[in-house]
Amino acid sequence: MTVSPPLRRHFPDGVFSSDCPSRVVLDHVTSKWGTLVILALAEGDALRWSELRRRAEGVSEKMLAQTLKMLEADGLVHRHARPVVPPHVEYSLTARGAELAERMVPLMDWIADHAPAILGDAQTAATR
Amino acid sequence: MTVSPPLRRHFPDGVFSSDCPSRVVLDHVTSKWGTLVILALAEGDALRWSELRRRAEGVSEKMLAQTLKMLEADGLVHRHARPVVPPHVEYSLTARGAELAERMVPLMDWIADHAPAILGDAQTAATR
DNA sequence: CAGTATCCCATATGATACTG
DNA sequence: CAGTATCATATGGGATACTG
Repeated sequence: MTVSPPLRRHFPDGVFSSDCPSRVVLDHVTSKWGTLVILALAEGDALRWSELRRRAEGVSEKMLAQTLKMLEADGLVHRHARPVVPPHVEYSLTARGAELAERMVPLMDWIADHAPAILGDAQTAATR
Repeated sequence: MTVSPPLRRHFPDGVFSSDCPSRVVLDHVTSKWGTLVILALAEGDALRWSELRRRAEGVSEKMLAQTLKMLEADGLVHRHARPVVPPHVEYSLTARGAELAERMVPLMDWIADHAPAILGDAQTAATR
């Protein structure tokens, strides 16, 4: 069996391997709009297409569709279409998606907290 | 002060705004190689350029340089160059970078654990 | 060793128009 | 409303060669 260093195991190294499945999922999850969609749905409420479009400000229809399909194929997002006219479609996180979101929210919170300082630094550094 | 709904506050909404600083930082941090570099350094040891290249398997010199500069400008990664010949340069996380990494490791762990199942689903779904 | 400089391309992303 | 279809573009990203 492969033994890992005690205090800094973290990753079985596969993560860093270019053909590791994690890479694919990582790319999906950290894709520009994937992150935003998951985070938007992490609030708990199901959201409609048009709500998601507004929520993830700047997303194009094409990218939203693409992102949603990807996340749905990954089993992270559930699409619920009610057969009415006009169409009413709701998106929500699956159980698996919710698990993932649990890990993404702290990250996003931290980023939101520190982003101003981080970008401020750059300006400061550039100016002096 | 702004009052948020009790159980699902999460984001001051700014995160979803297209001109929010968080967007920029989010893009840096979740960039294809940014994530991998931060995770590699999260193990604790300072790494040299060549070690990082091997660690983030598949990264080109161009992208490694670009990613490193970006993370350095963000104050997440520290570059320590020892004035010897041949050059010896080490990269490590700053305190701020370590804080961020703390939030990224659980996410990556989860992804590493579930990636096979996630991608397996897609196959299963496609085949049946 | 640790990069920088170039050239080049795939594709991620965007804008617009159209439809069940 | 909730998409799909198309066309156009920017740029993320890669390969290669070169340098202090």
